[in-house]
Amino acid sequence: MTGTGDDEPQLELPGLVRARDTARAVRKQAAARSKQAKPVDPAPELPVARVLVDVPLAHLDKPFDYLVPRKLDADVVPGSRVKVRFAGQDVDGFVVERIAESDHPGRLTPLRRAVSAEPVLSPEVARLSELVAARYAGTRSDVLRLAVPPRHATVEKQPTAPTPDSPRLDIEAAAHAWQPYDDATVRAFATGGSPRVVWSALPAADWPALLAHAAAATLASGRGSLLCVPDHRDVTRVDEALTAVLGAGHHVLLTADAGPAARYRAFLAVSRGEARVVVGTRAAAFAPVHDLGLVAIWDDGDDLYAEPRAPYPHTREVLLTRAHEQSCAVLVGGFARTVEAEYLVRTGWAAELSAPRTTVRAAAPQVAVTGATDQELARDPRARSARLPRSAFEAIRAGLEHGPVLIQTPRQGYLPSLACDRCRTPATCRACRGPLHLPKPSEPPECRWCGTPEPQWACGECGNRGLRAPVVGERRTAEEIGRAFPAVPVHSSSGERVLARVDAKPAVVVATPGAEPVADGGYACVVLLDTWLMLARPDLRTAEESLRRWLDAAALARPGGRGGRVVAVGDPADQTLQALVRWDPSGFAQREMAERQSAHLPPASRLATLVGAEADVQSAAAALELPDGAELLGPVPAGDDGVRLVVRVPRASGGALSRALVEMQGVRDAKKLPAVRVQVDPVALD
DNA sequence: TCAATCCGTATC
DNA sequence: ATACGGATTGAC
Repeated sequence: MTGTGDDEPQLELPGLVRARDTARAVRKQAAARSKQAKPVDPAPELPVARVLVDVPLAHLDKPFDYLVPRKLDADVVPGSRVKVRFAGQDVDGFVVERIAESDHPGRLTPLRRAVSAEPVLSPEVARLSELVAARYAGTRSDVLRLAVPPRHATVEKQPTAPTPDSPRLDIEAAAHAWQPYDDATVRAFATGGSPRVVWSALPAADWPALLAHAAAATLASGRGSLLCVPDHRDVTRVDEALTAVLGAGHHVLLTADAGPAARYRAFLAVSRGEARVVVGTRAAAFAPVHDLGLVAIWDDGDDLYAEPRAPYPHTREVLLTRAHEQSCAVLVGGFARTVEAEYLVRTGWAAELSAPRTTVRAAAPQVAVTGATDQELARDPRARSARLPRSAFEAIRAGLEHGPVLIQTPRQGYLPSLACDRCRTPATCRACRGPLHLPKPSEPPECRWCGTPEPQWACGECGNRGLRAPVVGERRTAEEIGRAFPAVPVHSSSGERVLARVDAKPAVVVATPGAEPVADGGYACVVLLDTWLMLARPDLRTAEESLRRWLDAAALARPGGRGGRVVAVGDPADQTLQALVRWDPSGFAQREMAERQSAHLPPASRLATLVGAEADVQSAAAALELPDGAELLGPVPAGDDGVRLVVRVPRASGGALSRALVEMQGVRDAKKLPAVRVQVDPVALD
């Protein structure tokens, strides 16, 4: 009974007791009671559980020991979810280990609850989370949120799926599919080898089928595979290819947009070892595939691989970390080549897997660059309204006689807001090279980044003083092309409405980069519009990214021998467009790599950004124990977030930089200082 | 001299 | 978030 302890509140005048005081008193009593609680009966064997608690504070990112009550003994297995009392709160945690004795000097608190006995955090993924957190200067709890999907109790209780018939494992079919490159690699997968390759896919290659064959070969050696692709459409394509190669039911899809139940069901199938082949988007990089033999990533330059949640890990880096740790095979593939992939080749960490030059030439479409000169536009007013030079217009018309034509047009958001109305050079700020825009129609243009007004703007290229907003947008382009070719259907694919594929009938398909549908039998013609605008994007990797988008679109064309043509509207002298014409992603990546090296940019150097209020960023930077050779750039205004400071170190000091950042974050978290957002190797700097 | 309060630190 | 320990303050 509580009668004797309750008399105090009744003696107080009700109005004099503040609610907060009462609540505090109640909590104190509860705390006192829990302290006196009789000691729990511990599990007879290994009575201590090491638990990673779900607290996003850097200085608490280590396992804490709890006593396992005898009642929970069976459920508290390594990798299982538990609830624990931590610093006066109930928090979630993962058991990483059961041990006999703790080295904690104080008394251990008992586990509060075992959520379930399902070991959702495998030792490999626990280790991976630790390495990824260290690499990105984040916490394990943040990484674990990305790695382990939320539990769905109903799904967890459902019986496991019946194992289907044995998968088809046709190594000769796999070797044949990979023959144009070098079938030794795929044969090595099949015999338990772990080659690491950077694979340049041939133009028009059926890459989903090649990934499926690679997974089949790996499965033949008794090992599982993890295939990461940029988006859901690609998951669907690889899904179909895997079904065709292995038969149904031998692989699962892991995508974030599948819904909680489906996502957890697929995760459990992997975690329980029922599914050995996984295809998915960036969330799948952490999938606990049993006996992992191969990690693969397709088109690793796609910005969808940059995780938007802390600590912002990149899918490629997660997979490479995993491959390094688990000694499995690696396939980094694409039509384009990122400088990061090139770096793997240059350092000898991975081998290059490409087809001979003659095979590339035979598979590639015929590529031409055509500039929309003023004379040309003056001769042909229709071309002006459609931003199409005569030759591009003719290529479309010719292509439409043989099949579908793809027109790639940059997305609105990727474009500078204003450009010279004579030579189309984007208008940039003299102070910081940011893009100019018109804040209000009546006011002079100003910089979108630093706000400097430019009332006296003159084009840096041609001296012209007229500005215009570029006519862009895929919807608008579709209308224009539709008027020019009234006899053929015009499809549009972008943003919310993305088409997966189109048939072989003549049609115009207008798409934004990354949203291009696959055409049955390939496009007769692919037109790349506004290449100068894409190249004008203010970004670290503008040229690399532009070439990637053009190669990805151009790879959907038929080979030149079957009439496939690509027309890029732009400056024929441009280096990036020339790499497209030569279909030379690796040569381009080599030059990019050299430039990054001399400019001290990733991957030759490692960068980190600190974003927050100016005073906080300054104090955080001052607290950093930076390795030798570190440089601080900035701070510069970073929009509503405050300021951004860039820290740059030689690549060899990357580990030291991450450790310094972790240490600094730990001290700041412990002192409850305002948060400073830390990003290691951000994909973009704005 | 002791209790009430503040502040920094650990959180198992 | 909360709880604890040690330092600091203030009333007797």
